[in-house]
Amino acid sequence: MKPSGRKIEIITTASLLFKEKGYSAVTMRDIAKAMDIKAASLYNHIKSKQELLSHIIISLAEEFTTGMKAVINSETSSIEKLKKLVALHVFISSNNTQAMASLNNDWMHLEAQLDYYLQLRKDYEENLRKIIKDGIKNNEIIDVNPEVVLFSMLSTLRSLYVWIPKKEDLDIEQFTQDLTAVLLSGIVK
Amino acid sequence: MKPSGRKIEIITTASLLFKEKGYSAVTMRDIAKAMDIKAASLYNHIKSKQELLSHIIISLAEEFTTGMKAVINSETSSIEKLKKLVALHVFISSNNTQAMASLNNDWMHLEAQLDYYLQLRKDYEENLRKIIKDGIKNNEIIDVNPEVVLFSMLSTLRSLYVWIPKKEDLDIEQFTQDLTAVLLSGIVK
DNA sequence: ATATCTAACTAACAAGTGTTAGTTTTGTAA
DNA sequence: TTACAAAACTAACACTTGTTAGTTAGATAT
Repeated sequence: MKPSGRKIEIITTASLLFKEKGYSAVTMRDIAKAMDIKAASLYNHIKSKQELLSHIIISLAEEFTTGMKAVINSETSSIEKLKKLVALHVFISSNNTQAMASLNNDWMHLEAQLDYYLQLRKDYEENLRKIIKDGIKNNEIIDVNPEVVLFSMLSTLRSLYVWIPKKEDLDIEQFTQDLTAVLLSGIVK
Repeated sequence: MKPSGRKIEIITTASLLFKEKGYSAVTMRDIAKAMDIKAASLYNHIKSKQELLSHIIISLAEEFTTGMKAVINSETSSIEKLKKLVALHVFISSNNTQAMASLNNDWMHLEAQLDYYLQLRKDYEENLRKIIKDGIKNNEIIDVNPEVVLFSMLSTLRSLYVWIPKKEDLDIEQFTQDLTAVLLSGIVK
């Protein structure tokens, strides 16, 4: 069920504020003030503050899950899969820079949906881990601790939302290419 | 001025809770309860909640600044400097996993010290940027957008605090080696 | 014009917030 | 044992929090 109209505006405003100060530090009055209305008016459109966080995080997490499924089902090499994942992260992150902040920093404040989120996250990591391990077996990837590769890649991909908006007029295409090169081929000449 | 005795215990407890829920979601009563005392008792030792955050973040940021200065003043190649920085981050992060969380996620809640923190952070990034640019000029590093290299390295190094404690009986020495290899030489065979 | 719907409003609530003041307990040294 | 400092306590404060109840203004449809 897609929320529509005013509700979307509230969610958008909330994401923006959540990114700047974090979920807990943002009050309903903050959100209302940013929209030039009173806090109580928000409740004509939403159920609770918690619902805002849930919607922001879960819909984004599901987008990643969908993307991962597509990558896994694509019949290509491990390296090619990793390249697709880099592109996936750049794409989603550049289109959801605010929501990505909540996904990364405020997930622990989920209540009813916390377990579901953790499951999605665990599955995502497990899938990426398998791609990396397969790559090592296939001799596509150097024989280093797969956990280190997993950690390094995910850390960078998860931070994209911070950097992308800082670079004005960023050429997404070029950026994806450069990032892929750095992540996969390293930087040493 | 190093705080001593009970104050250190409070700071330690606070870091732990700040890591789990973030600064704003942790109350003075939470901290007190974790120490089996009442919230008011905390004020025999500290000035304010804000002081806790300041101390945690600033002392850590200054540690990074000191480390960076040492690296810059060491007369070695750019690649060697990057290797030293990886080791620096692993070292500091593994010894301050809780405080690192505040440094990364709660710095925006600094008040009086916010500008000072931002300056330290900016200087640190600027120094790392220069090392990378020099490496490209020297032909030690491939000719790719230095911003991408900077972003990728820093993202990984800043996330160390999350991963290090998740791996029990982690061989720090080996981990540093593996991470350096992945970050600098890439993963493609 | 009347009714309906949407979305704003005012007012208030119970609970929780950081912090202060003043007091009592506890451990140590004289 | 007495004196003193450290560190706990109780009680309370002023303010902020998310949220509810009930009401009103403005647009649209009959």
